[in-house]
Amino acid sequence: MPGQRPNDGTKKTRWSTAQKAEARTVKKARNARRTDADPRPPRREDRRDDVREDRRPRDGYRSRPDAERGERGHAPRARADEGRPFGRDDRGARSGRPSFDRTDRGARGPVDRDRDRPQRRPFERDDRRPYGRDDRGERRPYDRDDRRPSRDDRGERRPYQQRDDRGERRPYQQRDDRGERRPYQQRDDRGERRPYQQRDDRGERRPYQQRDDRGERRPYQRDDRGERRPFDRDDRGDRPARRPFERDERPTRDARAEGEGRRSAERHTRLFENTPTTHTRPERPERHAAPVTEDNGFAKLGVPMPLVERLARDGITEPFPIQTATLPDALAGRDVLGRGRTGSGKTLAFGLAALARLAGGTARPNRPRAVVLVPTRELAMQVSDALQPLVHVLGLRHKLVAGGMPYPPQFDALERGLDILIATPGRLNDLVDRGAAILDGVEIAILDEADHMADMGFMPEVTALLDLIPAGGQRLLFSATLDNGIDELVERYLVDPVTHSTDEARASVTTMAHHVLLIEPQHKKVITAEVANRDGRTVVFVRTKLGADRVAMQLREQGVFAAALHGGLNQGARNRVLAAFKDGTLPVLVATDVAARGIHVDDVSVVLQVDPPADHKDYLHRAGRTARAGEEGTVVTLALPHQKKMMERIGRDAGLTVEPVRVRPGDDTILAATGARPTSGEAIPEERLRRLLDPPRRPVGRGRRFGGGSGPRRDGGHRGSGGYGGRDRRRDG
DNA sequence: AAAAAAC
Repeated sequence: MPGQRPNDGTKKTRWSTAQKAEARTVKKARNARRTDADPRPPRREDRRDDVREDRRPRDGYRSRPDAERGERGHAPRARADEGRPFGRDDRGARSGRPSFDRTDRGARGPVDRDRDRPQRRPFERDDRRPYGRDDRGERRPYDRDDRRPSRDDRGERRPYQQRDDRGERRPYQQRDDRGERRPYQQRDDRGERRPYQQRDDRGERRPYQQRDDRGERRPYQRDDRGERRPFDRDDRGDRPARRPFERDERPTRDARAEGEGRRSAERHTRLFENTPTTHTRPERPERHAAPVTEDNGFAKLGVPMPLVERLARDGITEPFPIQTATLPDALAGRDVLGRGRTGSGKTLAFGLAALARLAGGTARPNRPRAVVLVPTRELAMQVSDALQPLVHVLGLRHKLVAGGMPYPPQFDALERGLDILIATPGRLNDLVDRGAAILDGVEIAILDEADHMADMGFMPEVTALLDLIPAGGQRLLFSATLDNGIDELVERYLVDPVTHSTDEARASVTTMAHHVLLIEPQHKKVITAEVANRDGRTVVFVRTKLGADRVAMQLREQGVFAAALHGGLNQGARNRVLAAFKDGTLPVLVATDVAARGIHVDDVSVVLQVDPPADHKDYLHRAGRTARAGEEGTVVTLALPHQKKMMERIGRDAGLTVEPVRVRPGDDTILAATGARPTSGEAIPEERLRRLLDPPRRPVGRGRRFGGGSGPRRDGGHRGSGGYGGRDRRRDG
C-alpha cells in the first residue's frame, strides 16, 4: 500500500512511553504470578537472604551447591564439586558421579530451564547428533575449506537464532559429521562434561587446537594467527615472541613529535592495517611521557606504582574526576556505583581498581578472578585493549571473551588461568555451560554500561552469570547514565554500595553543541547526505539494522562514502568497518545503537541522529561518541513533524537547552551547525565498499579450489550487481 | 518495539 508508509523510513508503529511501561508491568506481573504459584524450589529471588548471609570477607568464597545451580536451570555446568568448595578431585572418576545422560536431563532439564531462560530450547545441546545424519553423504571432508571464505563473503549474516534453517548448511555444532572424529562440542554423550582442561586424561585425545591427529592441518596454527585473526590480540602477553600489535610498540607521541613522524606513521599503518585497532584511551594532548613525579594524581589515590608508572609513560598523570571519585572506595574493596559523563574515563576507573586489587594473586585454571561484563563485542575489545598494558605490567593475565570469535583461543586462555576476563554475556554463559569458565572464584565483578546490562533483554543472561559468582566479592557498576533501572541489580548483588556521580547525567554544554532540526520527510535523505558530506568523521545513528543498511546505501548513492555497522553483520565485517572508520578510510559510519555506548573513536566531530533516540539516555550515549575527553563536537538530531513532541521531551530530559529549528535543504542553519555541503551526486562504486567489507584475500591456491560446490560463494556471480549482501534474505522483523 | 547478546 504505497503512500501509507511515511516516506521518511520510519516505521509506523510507535509505542508511547505509557504503552511500553504497561507492557513491562504486564510482563512483570506474569512472571511474578508464575513464581508465586510455583511449587518448585525457590528461585534466585527467594534465596536473596541466603546470599546476604553468605557475604563475608574475601576468604569466604565458596561455590554454591550444584543443586542450586540446577534449580536455576543452567545447562550441566561442571557439577563435580557437590557441596565441596574447591574440591573437585572427583572429577576424574566418571563412574562415581551422576551422569548427564539424556534421561537424567530430560527429567530435570527442560522445565527448569524454561523458567529462567525461556529463549533457550531445552534440549538444544542434546539435539546435536554426532552420528547418523541421514544426509551425511552430501557432505565432504573438504567442506571445511570453502566454509571460511564464504562465511565472510557477505557482510551480512542472519541472526544466529535464525541460522538453523539455512538448508544444507547446518549450525556450527552439527557440522562435524564429516568423519569419525567427534568434536569437542559433542562431549555430552560421554556421559558427563568435564571442564575443558581436564580432558587430557581421557587418553590420546588432546585439546582441540592440538589435534594434529585429524591429519596434517592445524586449523588454528599459531604461526599465522597474528595476521589473520584479529582477536588474538589478547594473547599477546603470553606469547612474547609474537607481539606485533603490542600497544607499547606503537610510536609514542614523543617519537612522532620529534620528527621521525613519517616513518613511524608508516610503521604504524603497517602494523595495524589488518587489525581492527581499538583505540580506547583518548590521548591526552599535553605532557610528555614523564617519570612519576611527586604530585602524580594516581599515586596519591593509592594506585600501585607499576600502574602509575605505566600510565605516566603514556602521559597520563592526572586522574579524571570519575577516577578520583571512585578509586579510593574501589581500591578499598567497596561496592561502587560510578556515574561519569561519556568519555570521562570510566574504563580506567574500574580497571585500575580491579587490577590493583588483583595484583600479586594467582589465577587457577578456568577460574577467572575478575569479570568485566560489557554489552557489545566492540566495547569488550576496547576495554580489553585499554587494560592490556596495565594488566601486563602487573604480570597478570586477561582475555577477551565474546561471540563471533573463535573458541580455541578463549579455551586456551581460560585454561592457562586468567586474572581478569572481559566478556559479553552470551559467550561467557556459553563457556560456563561448557565448563571452560568457572565463576566460583571471581573476586570482582564489574558491569560496564550497567544500566544497559539491566535492560530487559540483557538481564536474564547477566543475572545468570552474577548468580554464579560467589557472594562476598566486590561489585563495580559503571555507566554514564546510572538510573533506577539498575535497582534490581543493586539490590540483588551489591552490599552497601557507595555511589559516585561526578557529572550530571545531562548533555554537556561546554564542549558539545546540540541542534535539533525539524525537517520534512522528503528532505531527510538529502539533508542527511549534506551533513554527512562534511569534512571530518561523522557517526550517523539510525534506529534499525535495515535502516542502517539503507541510509548507508543512500549516502553512497549520493557520493558520500559510508558503511553500516550493526549487529547483523558478521564479526569480521563489524571489525573491518569499525577499523576503517578509525583509520580514516571511512569518513561516515552509519550505525545502530550497537555503537551508541562506549565506543571511542578519535575526532568524531559530528553525531547525526537520523532517527531520534528512544529516550534521553540513548541521546546522551549517542551524543557521547563526539566531544570525547574534552574535545569539541556537534550533535545534530533530525526530527520529523510527528517526532517533534517526542524530541522535545527527550531534549528536556537530557538537559538540552536548544529549541528545535525548522530547516530545509540548503539552509544556512545546517551549514553553520555542521559544515554541511552539497553532495557530488556521483555514486560511490559498490566495489569500494566491498573492498572494505570483504575479508582479506587468502593466498592464491588455497580456499576456493573446491568452490562452486556448496559454498555460499556460489553467488559470486552476483558480485557487482549492487547487492549489499544478504539484504534480500533478511526480513524486516 | 529495536537492538544487543552464543553457535
